[in-house]
Amino acid sequence: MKHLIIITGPTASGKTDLAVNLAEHYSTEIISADSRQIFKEMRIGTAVPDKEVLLRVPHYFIQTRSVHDYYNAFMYETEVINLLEKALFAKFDTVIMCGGSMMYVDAVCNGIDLIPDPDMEIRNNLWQKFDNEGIAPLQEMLLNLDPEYYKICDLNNHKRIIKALEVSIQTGKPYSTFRTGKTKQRSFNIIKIGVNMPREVLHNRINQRVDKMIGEGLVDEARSLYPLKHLNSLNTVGYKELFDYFDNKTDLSTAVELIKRNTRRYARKQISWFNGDNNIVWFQPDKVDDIINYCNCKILG
RNA sequence: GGUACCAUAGCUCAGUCGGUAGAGCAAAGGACUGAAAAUCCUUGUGUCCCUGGUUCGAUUCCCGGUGGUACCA
Repeated sequence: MKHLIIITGPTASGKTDLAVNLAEHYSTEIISADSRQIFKEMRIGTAVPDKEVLLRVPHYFIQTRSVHDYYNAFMYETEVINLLEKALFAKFDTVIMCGGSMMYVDAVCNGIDLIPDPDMEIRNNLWQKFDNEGIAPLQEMLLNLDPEYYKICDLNNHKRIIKALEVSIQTGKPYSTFRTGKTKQRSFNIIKIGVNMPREVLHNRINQRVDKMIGEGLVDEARSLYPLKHLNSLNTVGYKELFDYFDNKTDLSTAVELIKRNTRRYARKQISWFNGDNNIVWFQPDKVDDIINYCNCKILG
């Protein structure tokens, strides 16, 4: 039996260090589950592990894509499963996954339904309609094209509606017919470790990390990406606030405060997601021995 | 030292012609199946600075105190 140990938790909770410790303990490698560290142009603002760390333990899915590339959770799921089954589990009995992108972790653990890749023309048309006419016409379209999904959809959430319309229009079949709700069975055992700490401590760590990023040159990194600010990959905490600064909408110190605030909010949303996952067993990040003991118990059955 | 103004939610403030109060921000909770660090939803009880007075009733009016701000000395 092969094992995937997943280290997850809110941003700035110390996942990276823990994952490296575990990887060295099990003499294995790390798969990153981070939807933004995957972009090579966004090193500082996404807190990519230091070069020295990356040399110590091989990492996958870090800085492998460009911000120009389209990427999504299904592609991640496919690539990770492929990597595990074709390569990593051939060499290792245990592999570490580390990251806080909830949907990416979920895609690997449970799988997501097969739907076609988006048709960008259809998507752009829907967005244009939303920008010009608001959400009401989209809601009406959804009611016509997929009344089943209309019943359960968050009708205030334009992104969800547009996604459903996009698929329905492109395939000629209601989006809801693609939603099986089924969980995929994996060929490996999953051990999910959550890392967390008291909220106040986490907030201090977040604030300190943002200051550190600024010290490392986040402003310059963001400035070099400013011409690309329309890209989805750059709709990211740490960058969008600085883009507002470059646009003279705020001053620098306000932008930095907003990065801290938005990072705190991001952490809260992550925690909210994790709270719904009963498979996560929680630890303080420095309790490495406890975590290894727990993993060994699970691995040995 | 004198005069004026202010003191209400974590912060900035509104308001109550006297019947114990509400916005913005912060914060908290939640949802989540291909752009997810995205996107969306929900949540406001607080000695209304303190003591006394008037009153059936004071956060609101009055006296005094304390703290702050401005101006005058």
